Amino acid sequence: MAAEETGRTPTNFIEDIIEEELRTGQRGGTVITRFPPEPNGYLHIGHCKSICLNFGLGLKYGGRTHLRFDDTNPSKEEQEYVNSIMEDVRWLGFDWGQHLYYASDYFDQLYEWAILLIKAGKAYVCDLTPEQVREYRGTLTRPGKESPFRNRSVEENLDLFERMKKGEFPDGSRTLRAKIDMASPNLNLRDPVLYRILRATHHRTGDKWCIYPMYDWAHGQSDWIEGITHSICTLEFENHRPLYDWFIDTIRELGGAPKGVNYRPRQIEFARLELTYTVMSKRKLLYLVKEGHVRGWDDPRMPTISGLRRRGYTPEALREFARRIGVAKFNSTVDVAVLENAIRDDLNKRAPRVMGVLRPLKLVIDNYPEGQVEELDAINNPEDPAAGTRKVPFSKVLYIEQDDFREVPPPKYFRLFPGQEVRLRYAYFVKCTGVVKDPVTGAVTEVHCTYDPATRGGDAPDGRKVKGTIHWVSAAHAVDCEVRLYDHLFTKPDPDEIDVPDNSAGQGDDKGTRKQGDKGRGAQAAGQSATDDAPDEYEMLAGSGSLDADPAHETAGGGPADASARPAWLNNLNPKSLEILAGAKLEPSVKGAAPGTRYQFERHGYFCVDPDSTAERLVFNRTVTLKDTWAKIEKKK
RNA sequence: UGGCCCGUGGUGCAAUUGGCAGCACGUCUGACUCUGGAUCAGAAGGUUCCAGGUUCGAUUCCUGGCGGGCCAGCCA
Repeated sequence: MAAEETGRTPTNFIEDIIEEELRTGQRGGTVITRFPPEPNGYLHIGHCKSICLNFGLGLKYGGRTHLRFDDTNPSKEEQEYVNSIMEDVRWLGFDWGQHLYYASDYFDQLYEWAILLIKAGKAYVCDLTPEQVREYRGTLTRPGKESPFRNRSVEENLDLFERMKKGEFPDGSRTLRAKIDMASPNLNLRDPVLYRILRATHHRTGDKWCIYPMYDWAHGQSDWIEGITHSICTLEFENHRPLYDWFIDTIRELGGAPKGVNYRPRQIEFARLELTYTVMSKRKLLYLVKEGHVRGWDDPRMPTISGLRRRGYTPEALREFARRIGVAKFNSTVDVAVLENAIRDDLNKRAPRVMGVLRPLKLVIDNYPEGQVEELDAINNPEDPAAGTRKVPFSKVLYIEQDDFREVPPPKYFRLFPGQEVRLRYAYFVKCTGVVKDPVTGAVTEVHCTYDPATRGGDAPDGRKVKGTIHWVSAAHAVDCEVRLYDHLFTKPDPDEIDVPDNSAGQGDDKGTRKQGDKGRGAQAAGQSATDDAPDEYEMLAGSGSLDADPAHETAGGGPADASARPAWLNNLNPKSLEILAGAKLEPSVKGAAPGTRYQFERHGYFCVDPDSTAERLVFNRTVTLKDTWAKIEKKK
C-alpha cells in the first residue's frame, strides 16, 4: 500500500503479487514468509539469495519471517548442520525472533492428518516395492496404473498404518500413499507417497518414529500450520504446488484445518542463482569436500556462506549482491564479477589501507643514513577521512614488489627501472641507480637507488612529477606472513561445459563444446533422471549422488553410472585457484590483527586475517583483487 | 508423441499495468589522481524469440509457432 503512493522503486514480480494481495486484503493483510532449509549441509550463496528474499519481504511489509528446518529425512540430517545454518543466517544479519520451527514439531499433527485422509478413503497403505511403484507410475506420456492395494478397506488401512508406526514391518516394505489420480498429467498427483518406513535416529525426535513423512506431505502443511502467507520457493517446485493445494484443501474439507488459520499459503516460485566459474549444487560441493579438492565446506574458494565469510566477504556485500541480481522466473547465470564488485564497493568504503609486499624485492637507498628510522604519516582510508592516519616506519633498506621493478621496462611502464624516478608512497622520490644480480642465475636480487630528501612525504618542492607511485615496507620492521591468493575454482564460466574433440580435427583448431548433463531424449526413454541436481527450496541431499544407495539413478557428475568415475566437471577445476605466498612482508601496523580483520593492501586488493593465524604468524586470505587496468592491458598482449 | 513454467543489449534485471525500451555489471574511450586499482564523464551495444491478430498505439493483451527449463526418489 505504501508502495502505491510512494514510489517507483522497482519491485520484483513477487512483490507485485504481494502488494496486489495486500491491496485487496487477502491472507489477513499480513506477510509471513519463511526460510525452510533441510539441515543436511552448509548454506551457499544461492541460499543467501533465498534468505535475503524471504527475510527482505518480511521486513519490507512489516510482517515476519520464520526459520524452519525441513527435517523429514533423518538419514541425512545432523545437528551440526542445524547449527551452521543458524549461524549463517544470523551472520547475514537476519533475525527470526521467536519463530524457530522444525517440520519434526509437526510429526504428530501430520500423523493425525494422515489418519483423517485414510478415514475419508483418500489414503491407503501400499505394499508395492519401490520398483513396482515406479512401473505403476507410468511415464511422462502414459498414464499410470492403479496399485492393487488401492482399494483396501478403511479398517485395514487404519490397522496397517498403525502397525507401520509401531514398527511391525521392515524398512521400505510398505508406504502410505494418497489416493488421487494415477492418470494425472502431473506425476506428483499419481498417488504420491506420504510415509515411508525408515529406522533412523532423528536429530530431534530420536527413535520415537520409524515412519517419516515425505517432504511433499510435510512441507505445505508446515507452512499452513505456521500461517505462512507466501511460500517462496524455487522453480522446480512449481509442479508440486497442485499437490500441496490438494493436501490442504482436502484436509480443510475434512474439517482438519489448524485453528486460527483461514487462508492457504500462496506459493510463488523464483529462479535459483547460478554463478559463473562456480558450481552451486550441494552434491558437487560435497564431492569437492569429500575428495579433498578443497579444505572443507568453509574453504575460501567455496561459494558457501561460511567459505565466503572466511574469505572476507561481509554480510552487507552479500545482501547488496542479492539486491543487485534481482528476482525473476527464468533460469539465468549471474556473472561472478557482480559478486566481486559488491564486495569491492563495500570494502572500499570501510577497509583500512595498509602497505604489503607480496613478492618482496630488496630496495636499498644508497644515500639514506645507515640506521636512521623515520615515522611517516599514512592515510588510513582516503574514502573515509574519519579513519585518520597512522605512522609507518621508513629506513634505508626496504622491500618493494618484484613486479614494480623491471630491468628492461615494457612500453608505458610507470614503475621502477634503471634511471627512472618513482614515488615511494607517503615517503620519498627515489631514482633507480642499478641492480645487484645473482652471479649464477642472473636474477636481480637487490635494487639500488638514491632518494631526494626534499621530497619527504611524497611531494617535490620543485613541482616535478613522477608517473609511478609504489608501495613498500621497511625491511627491519616488516611483519612476515603467509598470504593465500584465490582465483575462480573453475577455469570455465560454466564448469559443466566439457571439451569435445572435433572429428574433423586436423583442419582448424576449433574445439566443440557441449554441456555436460545435456539430456538426449534417450536418457528419458531409459527411464533415468538426467537431473543434475536435486534441490529443495535451495536444498538438496548432501549424501546423494555417488554416495547414494541408488547409483544407477544419479551419479556424482551426471556422467557414467560408475560411481567411482571421475566426474567430467572436475576436469574444469582451476589448478591455480589457490596460490600460497609464504614470504609476504607487511607494514608493522597489522601486527596482532585478529582473525576476520579486513584490510586493503594498497594496489593489491582486499585481504582478511584467516583463523589459521597464530600469534607468531599471520595468515591472510585475499578476498578480492582491486580492479586492475594495467593487468588487463598486459593480459591482452 | 503428457503437463506446468519461462523468452527484453554480452550478462543480470526494469519499464508507473497499453504511450517513442531504461538501470547495473561487463566492454571501449576520455578526464583526474600520492593506490595504473579510487572517482568522474562519455560511447558502443536491442527487429523486446518469430508470425499473425486486437488497438490510434503492443515489451505489455489474444492466437499459433519456435526455443529453453522442470517433472517419472520410499530425496528435498
